[in-house]
Amino acid sequence: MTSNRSVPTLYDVAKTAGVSTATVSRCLNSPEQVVEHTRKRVLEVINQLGYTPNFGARAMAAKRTYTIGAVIPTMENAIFARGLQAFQEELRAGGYTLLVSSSAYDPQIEEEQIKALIARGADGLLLIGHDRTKTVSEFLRKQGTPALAAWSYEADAELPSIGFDNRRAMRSLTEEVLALGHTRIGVISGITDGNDRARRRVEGISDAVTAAGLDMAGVPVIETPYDIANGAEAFHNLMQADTPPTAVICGNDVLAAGALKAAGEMGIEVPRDVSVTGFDDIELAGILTPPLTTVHVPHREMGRRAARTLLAMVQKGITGQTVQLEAKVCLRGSLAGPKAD
Amino acid sequence: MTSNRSVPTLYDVAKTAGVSTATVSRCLNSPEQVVEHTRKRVLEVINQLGYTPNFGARAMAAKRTYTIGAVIPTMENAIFARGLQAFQEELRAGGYTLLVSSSAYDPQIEEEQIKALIARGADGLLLIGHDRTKTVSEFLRKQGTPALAAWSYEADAELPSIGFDNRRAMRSLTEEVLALGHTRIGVISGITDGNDRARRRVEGISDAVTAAGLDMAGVPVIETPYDIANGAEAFHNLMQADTPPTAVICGNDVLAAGALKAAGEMGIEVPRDVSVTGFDDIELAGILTPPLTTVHVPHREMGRRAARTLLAMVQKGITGQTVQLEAKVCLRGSLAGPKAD
DNA sequence: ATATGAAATGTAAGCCGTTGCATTAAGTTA
DNA sequence: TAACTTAATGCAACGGCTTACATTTCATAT
Repeated sequence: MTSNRSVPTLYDVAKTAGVSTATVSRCLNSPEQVVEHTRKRVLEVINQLGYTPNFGARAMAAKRTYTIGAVIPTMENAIFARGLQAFQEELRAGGYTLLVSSSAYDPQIEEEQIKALIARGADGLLLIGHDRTKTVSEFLRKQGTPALAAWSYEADAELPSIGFDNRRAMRSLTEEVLALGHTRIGVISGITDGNDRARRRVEGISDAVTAAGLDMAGVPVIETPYDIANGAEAFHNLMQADTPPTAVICGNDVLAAGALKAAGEMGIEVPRDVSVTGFDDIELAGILTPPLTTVHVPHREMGRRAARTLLAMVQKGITGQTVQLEAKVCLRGSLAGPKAD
Repeated sequence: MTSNRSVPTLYDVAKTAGVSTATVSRCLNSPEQVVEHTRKRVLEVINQLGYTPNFGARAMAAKRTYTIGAVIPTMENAIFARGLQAFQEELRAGGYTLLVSSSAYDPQIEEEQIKALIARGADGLLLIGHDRTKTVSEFLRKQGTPALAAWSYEADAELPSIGFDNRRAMRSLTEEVLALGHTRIGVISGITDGNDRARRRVEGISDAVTAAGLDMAGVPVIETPYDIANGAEAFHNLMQADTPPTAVICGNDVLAAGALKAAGEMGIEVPRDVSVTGFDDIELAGILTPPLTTVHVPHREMGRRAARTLLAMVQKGITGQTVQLEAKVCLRGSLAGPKAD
């Protein structure tokens, strides 16, 4: 059954090395069980033949793949990039491979991707946030694949999570804005449907606004997909109002970058004419002009801890502990008091 | 962890529906071969049981996975994000799933990731650029997995590629710079070792400089990993020289962003005191202050075409055609003539 | 009805590893 | 050296799916 033209199999290696397939398998998976002299010979043959284990077969036989999957809403902007990088580094240190796919913020696609990853044998899954359909949760439970939610802390959600309290963080930021005397606020939010982070952030704004004795009904909120161009457009619209806001709070840094861009184009000076804030503190935030006031998210720490937690879940079968990290307001040049008129 | 109720298999579905496993399999893979009435019943059972095909088994039996893998140098900055997004969209339209992993610009890790992806049954591979070891090329050939290189056009490279001529594009940009009268140029490049894009770009600069009758030996070139902070540091170093450059050409937009940032901190005004250019035209480039002169890369088109080409290679077994796309100089505010002194 | 070809379905042989258990070789002790 | 322990290796079942080939069913023509 040796084929000379196709990819070599365990069997080929075994035959060439004059041992059984079991021994070859052991050389690869638990080398300490094989005596040095045999092992050496087998490894030589493996090299010589350029053998690589067939993953499908291995996954099927061993029921584990040393693969962790992550489904993130987007790769387009850097929101998840840094955290994911740290996540991957940590996984790699633990001997695991990370496979990423993106859902374009579409729950339908997210579901597909989750299934694709599980079908491909992912031992564990990293997901973003908590908003997903019953079907998906059901599916995950049924498959018994450990999953962890990140970028969002939620005490009693379906999945254990590691993240920060988006609502509280945004509330703090908004309080800073209000403390400076702003009373006319505008909000540019990401699409909240199916995105608990975006929703919580708006709630946080609402909390602070209401607590300050203002009426949230008077605060214009524009929802738009996370994208610089959309942020710009929304900002433009907000500033067309008869009494435009003196502070524009954006759901994340990307939208805020768009707002700053639009401001530049409209000849509106930030923060003199209007203040702008973001959320996430991606690298971009620090190099914008003016530098963006935002909420700093501990991306790398979150990624690292997510990896550790998920690995523990996968390897020891323990239930993941939900962990809350601190996200701190980060004041920079884009926020100032309202213009005295 | 282990769940008491185990995942249903083809066999379970077959039994419940009262047909053979072959029929169930056909319902999934070639439904037209199954009579409507049977198909309907089977699909119902599938739903009811929540059956999902086991991927490993399927891959093993069918020798294809409808999965395309991509190994990119980094997810941290947006260089590959947009192109990859388009790539994924196109694949999805063709019924394929994209799995991405990142090598952190480390050839060692890249090799690992390529192997991981192939082992996991990827039907085809998207790689970035052409620099890789014999081992890897050998491995790819042996496995017979179609692979395509992107972000770099190279006529007679090992792999077919779809991309642009980094050298020529950078030469054009440099010519623009020189045409404005700059004679003191500084270069901030990415690490060229193992990165043909970075290397070609430096060559392009060299071409233009030499053609203009200047001596490349007099042009300081700093190599540093792609990262804003590194760009800033390099810029800082360049400007410390006795006769600092009047134009700093950066190997990509991320480095250029760092340069602009450093300039701001050093009180150097761009472009009055010094011009700065980038490469890639990532979204960031347009919102920096001043907007960055750069080379526009047709990210989305590249991604889309890469997908089409790779799919053709995978499905029809044809050899991929190398395609060159146009990357055009994109003049913006960060470039001007040298200060008259 | 009956023959006939096409359509639908079933049977079972792989695909390539892992691993529990059996067997053999090596090492130790009295 | 025999008896016994332990280490090293082999045997073969198993995992879930696809698909070539065999068989049955059905519709149509005679």
